[in-house]
Parts: sequence; C-alpha cells; structure tokens
Amino acid sequence: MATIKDVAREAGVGVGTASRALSGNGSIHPDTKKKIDEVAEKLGFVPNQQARNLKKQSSGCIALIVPTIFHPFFAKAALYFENEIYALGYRMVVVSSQDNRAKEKVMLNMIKQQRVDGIIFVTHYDHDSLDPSLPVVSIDRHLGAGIPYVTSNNYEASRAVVERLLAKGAKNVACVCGDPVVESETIYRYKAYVDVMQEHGLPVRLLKKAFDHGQEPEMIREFFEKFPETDGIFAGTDMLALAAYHVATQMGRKIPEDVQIIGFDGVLDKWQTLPSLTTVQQNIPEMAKAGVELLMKRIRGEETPARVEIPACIIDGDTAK
Amino acid sequence: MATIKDVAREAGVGVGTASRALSGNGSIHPDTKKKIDEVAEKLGFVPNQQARNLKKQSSGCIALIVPTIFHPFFAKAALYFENEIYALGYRMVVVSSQDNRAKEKVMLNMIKQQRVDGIIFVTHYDHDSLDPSLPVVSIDRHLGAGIPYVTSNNYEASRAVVERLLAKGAKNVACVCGDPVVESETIYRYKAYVDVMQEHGLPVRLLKKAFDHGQEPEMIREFFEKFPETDGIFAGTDMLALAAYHVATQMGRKIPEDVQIIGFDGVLDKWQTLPSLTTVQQNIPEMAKAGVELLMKRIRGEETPARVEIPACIIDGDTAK
DNA sequence: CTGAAAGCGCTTACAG
DNA sequence: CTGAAAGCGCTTACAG
Repeated sequence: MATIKDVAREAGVGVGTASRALSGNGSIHPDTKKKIDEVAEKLGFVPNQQARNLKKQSSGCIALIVPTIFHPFFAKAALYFENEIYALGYRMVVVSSQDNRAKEKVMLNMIKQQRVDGIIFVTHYDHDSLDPSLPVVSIDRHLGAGIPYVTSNNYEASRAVVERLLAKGAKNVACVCGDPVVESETIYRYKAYVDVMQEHGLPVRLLKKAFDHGQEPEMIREFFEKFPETDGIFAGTDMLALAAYHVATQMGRKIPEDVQIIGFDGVLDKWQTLPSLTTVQQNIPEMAKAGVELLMKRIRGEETPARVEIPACIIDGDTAK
Repeated sequence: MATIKDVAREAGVGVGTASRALSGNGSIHPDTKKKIDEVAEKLGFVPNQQARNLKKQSSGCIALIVPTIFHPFFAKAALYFENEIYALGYRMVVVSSQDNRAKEKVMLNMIKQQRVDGIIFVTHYDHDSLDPSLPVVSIDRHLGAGIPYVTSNNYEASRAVVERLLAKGAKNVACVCGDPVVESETIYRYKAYVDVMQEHGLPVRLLKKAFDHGQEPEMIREFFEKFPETDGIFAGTDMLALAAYHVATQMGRKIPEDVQIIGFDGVLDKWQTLPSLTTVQQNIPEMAKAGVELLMKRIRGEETPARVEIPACIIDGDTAK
C-alpha cells in the first residue's frame, strides 16, 4: 500500500503539502494539487482512515440504534446507513435494543465514554436522555429541539393511498395503524386518511392503537370485528397489511376483489411467500444518505435543517386494484 | 479518555511496560501487571483500537460476504458476526453480493488492495478465486482445502426430524430442498432423509433442485404435483417450509392435521404473521463465535481445524405434531 | 503557498 | 522484567 509519504516523495513535495492536497484542507497551488493528485492516482493511494482518525481524535465510530434489526425496515435502513457511513471512513455499530441487551450495554458504555462520534437514533420507544453534546439524528421521530430527523412525505403519500382506494371503487375505506408512544411523523399517515375521508363526507373508520411487533394479527382481528363491512384498508405498516391479507383470506374474503389492501413501507422482499403487496415505498437509500449528511454536519458543528423530507410513492402489487 | 500514558504515569511505570501488561504481549512481573491492571480499571482505560491497528499494520477490517442480507438467516448471522468482530477491535463491512453491486465493487477493490484482514465468505454461489494469502472462513460451504468452515450437525438434526415425522404418524414423508451449486454441508439434510427412509424400508420421495430466493412457491407446487399423497414434509429451509404451508393451505389441507411440516434454520421471527413453524434451529450466535475464532487463528497464522460443528435442535411450533 | 516538525495512542525491537 | 525510543500514517499549527 502506498502511503502519503510515497506520494509526497514521488511528487517532489513535503508530506504536509501532500496531505493538504489530498484532504482538501488548507490552501494549495492548483498546479501542485494537480501533480499530487496524479501521483496519488498512479500509486493507487488510499488514505488510511485509522491514522486520520487517530490524529483527528475521532473514534471513527457511529452508533445506529434500532428497535430490532430483524424487522425488514430496520435491516434495510442499517445496510444503507452502513454504506454511507463506511464511505466516509467511519465504521458503524448497530445496536438492536430489543434483541441484544449485552451489546446495548457495551454501547451505552461507549456512549458514556464519549467513544462514538454520533448516533443515528431510530427508535419507536422512549429512552434515557443522552449526552446533549453528542450529535444525534433520527428517523421520523421528534426526539427534541436539537435533534434533526429524516422522514418520508407521509401525509401526501397517505392521501394518495386513500384517494386511490376510493377511486378504485372501495365503498368502505378503513385505516389501521399503531399509536407511537412518542411524537413521530408516522401520525401523518392516519391523519391524511381522516382528512381525505372528511373531505369526501365519508365516515371515518379508524383503529389506532399501540401494539408490539408480532401482535399484528390480533390487531387486525379487532379491526375486522369493529369494521366488518370494510372493503378497502389502508394499513400503517406492511406488517399490518400482511396480517390483514392473512386474516381476510382466512375469513374467506378475496383479495383484492372483496377487500383491497395498501400498506406502508415497501420493504417486504420476494422471498416472502405471498402475493405482492400494494404499498407505499419509502426511499430508504435516500433517507440514509440524508440522515448521514445531517449527522456529519452536526459532527462538524454546522447548522442543519430540523427536518428533511424524502418522497415516497405507491408501488403496485396484487392486493389492490 | 484515559490513554496508556495516563495509566503508565499513574502506575509509576514506563509506557512500554503498561502496554505489555495491558495487551498481554511480552513478559511482565505479576506484581507490576496487577498494579497496572488496577490503575487501568480505576481510570476506565479502554485501548484505542485505531492506534493499535495502525501500529500493527492491520486494517482492522473484516469482510462478511453473503448472498443477500435481506434473508433472515444472513441478517441474523451478520448481527452476531458483527458482535464478535467488534468486540475484538475490528470493524466489519458486509457485502450483500446480490443486492448491492456498488458496495461489492468497493469491497473487491479493498480486497485487491489488501485492505481487509480477513473474509467470512458465506455464500451459495461460485465466486472468483481469492488471494490465497488472505485468511478466509466459511459457513457450510467447502470452498477449498485451505478454508475452514463452521456448520451445524445437519445430518443428525435432519435424521431427528424425519424420525419424528414418522413417529408422529406421518405415512408418506417427503423431502424438498435446494441443490447447492457448490459442495456444501447442507446436502446432509436430504441425505439424512434418504438414509432414514431406507432404513425403515420406506419409499424415498425427494425433490432436490436448484432455485433462487423467491421461487419457493413454484418449487413447492412442483413438489405437490409429484407427491400429492404427502402428509409429512421435511423442508430444507424455513422459506420452503413457509411456502409449503401456504400452498398446502391454499389446496385446502389442514396443518398439521393433514400435513405436517418441519423446516430448517429457525430464523423466522414473530412478526411473521403465521402459525409458528416447527423447525430445526441453528445456533447462529455460536456459529458466529466459532467462525470468528477460526478466522482470528488464521489471521494470526495459527493452525485450525478444517471443520467446526455446532449442534442444532428441533424447536416446536404449530406445523407439526 | 509550502516544508519541517510535533504528535495522535499504541507496540515492539533494543538495551540493560 | 523494564524503560527509552522509534515508528505506524496521517494532520496541523508554526514559520517562512
């Protein structure tokens, strides 16, 4: 491996100059920079992030905290976050708060010891207050004034879902969704439903209730008891949509002939043995990119917007017309 | 953060001595070590891995290559590998070969540039030959003489499955599984089935065929066409078992009354809206631990066994008696 | 704009 | 067994 010393020697400059050219910090003559860049290219120079981090007194580590990594949304998010973070020379440690207490402890310890440079806090649950000096960003959740978040255009996308169900002939459109314990952008999913129904002068059929992962089927059974006449369902998550599909099928309803179902998230993959879900697909790659950008700005002490919105859109499947 | 210098000063020794005490390399007087350990404890000293790696000329990076991170088995494996690797001061980069070409390229580049210290190669597909000087370990797959692997006791566990189906009254037990393109320990799943059936003097009903993720339902439909009388299924993976459940249900069969199904892997989680699967649960945490241990030995140039076996066992669910 | 030097936190021959 | 010193690859005041 070529080091910065090799590049400097080959280019006939000092190692400090080479560093400034390669890192982009500090002023440098364009010709010198050009020469150094060429040499670096020729030698296949790749900066050693460990040395860089050591010098810069950064741990080079970002924590990603998620409720559970085994949920496909978080699994996917983790992968894309890792991509972004890795490209920036950081490593990422993922903390799956539900499923891995041991690691959570290690992590919390690291946080206490100031060994992470930042946190991406993607959670649905409440948590102890964090060191306010530590850069934190979130997804969807409003964690406090100092903590920016990335989110989808939940309201607009959800409106489109409800309008579509109505346009495709559903007479009794209902909505089922969770009830986040903390303030979260996901509330705009059911709010959009309520607004559209009221604008059309239609009755609101809404089951909004807190539940844990795994309880989706109970939730859906309760939903059908309450609104047996439903022929169009807007489910707040794909897992709810999936449960709705199963329960409705068990009840002898045909999907989408008798009941149309549209979910939210767009993370279920082909290996899921099912007719494909019609759902709102969130743009996780872009969300990850925006989230990391926010975090890096915070780490550098720069100003950031409090909120970044990434468009989501409906993808067609077999559960709606 | 306390550094080794702080520890050395506080303990009244040289920094080299402190290093030897803390890292365990080099001889040191027990009393000195005790003193240094106490001081380190008191100061909450945590060694800086970046400095350590820099000095040791190690990239501190391990690559995990999997076919797709969105399959729950690999997702789970990735999490546990990350745990083990992280605890050792390495970072891990995961390469999901199917789903993320961009990163795969970056990765292959890194490999070429000798920037990873080792690879955990968990794949079902063939791959270009790797630099033979690079430490590599695998799971299940026989990648070559120099590459050790971790595996479950596929044969014994699978025998137990078939014996159980027979003991619980299944008259026509059949087996469905993939056909790995490369030599893999997973073949012992169907081999165990064949052996048990023959020992009992029963006819072998086996569908073994290569297929991609997502094609499980077709596979199962073909299976039922071929063996319509089946009332006991040993599926080589949970995804096949899941597909078998769906297809059988669609055909009007009751599970487990008409057809019993037992899978293999044990990775499907509760959020899966389904009756829980009876399946063979592989011990992924232990497999990850053993895999990392093998890899570290290889990195240090030590001898390792060519094969490490971790026991798996049947967990009860609702799809078998 | 550029070079020489110090230093990030650690490890490891090298003497003693 | 222990200490002083050099050095891993990089960055960044400090002079010039």
